[in-house]
Amino acid sequence: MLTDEILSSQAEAELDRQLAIIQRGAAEILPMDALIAKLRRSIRTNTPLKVKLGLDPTAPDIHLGHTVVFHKLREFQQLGHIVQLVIGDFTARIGDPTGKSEARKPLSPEEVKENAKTYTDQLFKVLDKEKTEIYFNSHWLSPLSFAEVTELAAKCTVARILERDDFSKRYQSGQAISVHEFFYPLMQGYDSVALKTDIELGGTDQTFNLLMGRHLQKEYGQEEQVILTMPLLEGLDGVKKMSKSLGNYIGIDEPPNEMYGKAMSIPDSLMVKYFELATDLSREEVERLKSGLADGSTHPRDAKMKLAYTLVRMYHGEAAAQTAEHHFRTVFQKRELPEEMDQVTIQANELENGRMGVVPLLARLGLVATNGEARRMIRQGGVRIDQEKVTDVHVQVQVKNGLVVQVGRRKFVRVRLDESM
RNA sequence: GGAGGGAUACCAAAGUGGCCAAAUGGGGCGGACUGUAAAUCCGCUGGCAUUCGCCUUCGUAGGUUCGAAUCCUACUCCCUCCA
Repeated sequence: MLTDEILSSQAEAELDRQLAIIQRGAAEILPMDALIAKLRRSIRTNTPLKVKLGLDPTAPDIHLGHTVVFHKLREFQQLGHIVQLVIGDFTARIGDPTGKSEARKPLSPEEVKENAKTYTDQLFKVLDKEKTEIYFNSHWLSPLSFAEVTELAAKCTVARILERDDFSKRYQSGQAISVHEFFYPLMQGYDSVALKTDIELGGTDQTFNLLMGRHLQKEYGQEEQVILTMPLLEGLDGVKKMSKSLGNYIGIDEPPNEMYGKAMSIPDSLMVKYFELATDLSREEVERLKSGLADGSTHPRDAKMKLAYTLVRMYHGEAAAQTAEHHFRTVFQKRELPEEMDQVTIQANELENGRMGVVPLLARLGLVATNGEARRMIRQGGVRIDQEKVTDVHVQVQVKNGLVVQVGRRKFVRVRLDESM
């Protein structure tokens, strides 16, 4: 089907250029020669390749882990190719077999739309809108009849499905697998058939599903897609993959200070990976940082601050990045008070002779969840009022306007005293 | 349809009549240190009162007992094997 074509030397140079960019950072490309053939044809006929990515609309908040793949998509766009975003509104109804998550509640069409909107809004912070096509897979999946589904299912054996890591592990460890979960990869693969996809991207955990797309395309008499997987980005804990449910993520919609701080909390060992996979820095810049870290000429802290800065800049702009960096220096390095902090208003009549016990005060300001926690924080030396450490649980605090109450290193509140009552 | 195993705090996992608000690990939080919210170390981690104490919690609902996470009954959910 795909034959080697003879290209002009100019076109060959273009091929090499594209290949180099595409391969950079990728975990796996299967099969390589098919990619070369597709690219070659694309260049010769001046036809962009269709590069697909499937999205799950149940969790509309994008985090840095997702962006790894987006950056790669962006590169494809820069090379002139077209991105097919498939919103898995139908697959979402079935539920993702990747977790042992309980059956999902079906999303209403409105919710799906809503989520998809949020999703794409965030996405276009990275992707080029002009070169992106958006699809909903219910479009072709929901009209399928049982007969057609049966035909689809017949194209794949159980043994093949059970090869999938996830399934085989669960099967062996005696965890439940429902029959419908087998359909998940089939549906995702069918998306590629419906869209005649050339290349499908995903994280390495998606390898099986991506390969299914190849398999099905062949079964349906189409040219098979090439699959390209990207490494999974570990989360803040440095071990498990970044995910919302694990809470170890940096969301791209997070406020600048949060984002900066979270970036600073990743283990040093992960810095380079973050630079490579999650930032828009050039390869040369990353290399420079890398060697700087290796020979000790770059301080790990400074490198990490650069990382934090870059991330905030990418999603919030230069000004926000500067502010966040300043905030970080002030609060965490100098241990001074931040310029801006939350304000809580207290009515004068809540006080007795203008005073209030520390414990109820902390609770009232929302700095702790319970009185017990307040006492604990005080005992552990984590409470400061106007910079002064509080050591006695029984202290009555003279509450005045502008009083700054701090719990731990990161929680600050400024009191506003309302004396009108 | 039959046989068996299980459900414990945010998660994982001990506990099988009083010494259990419940071991341990992870997570989270606080502190020390530092180069950062890295690493390391120490501590805390149901609620109320902090003084003895009181209240709620071990799938759900009842029961036995002076006393139950632990025993009994019913129910719900999950898993395994056999047919």
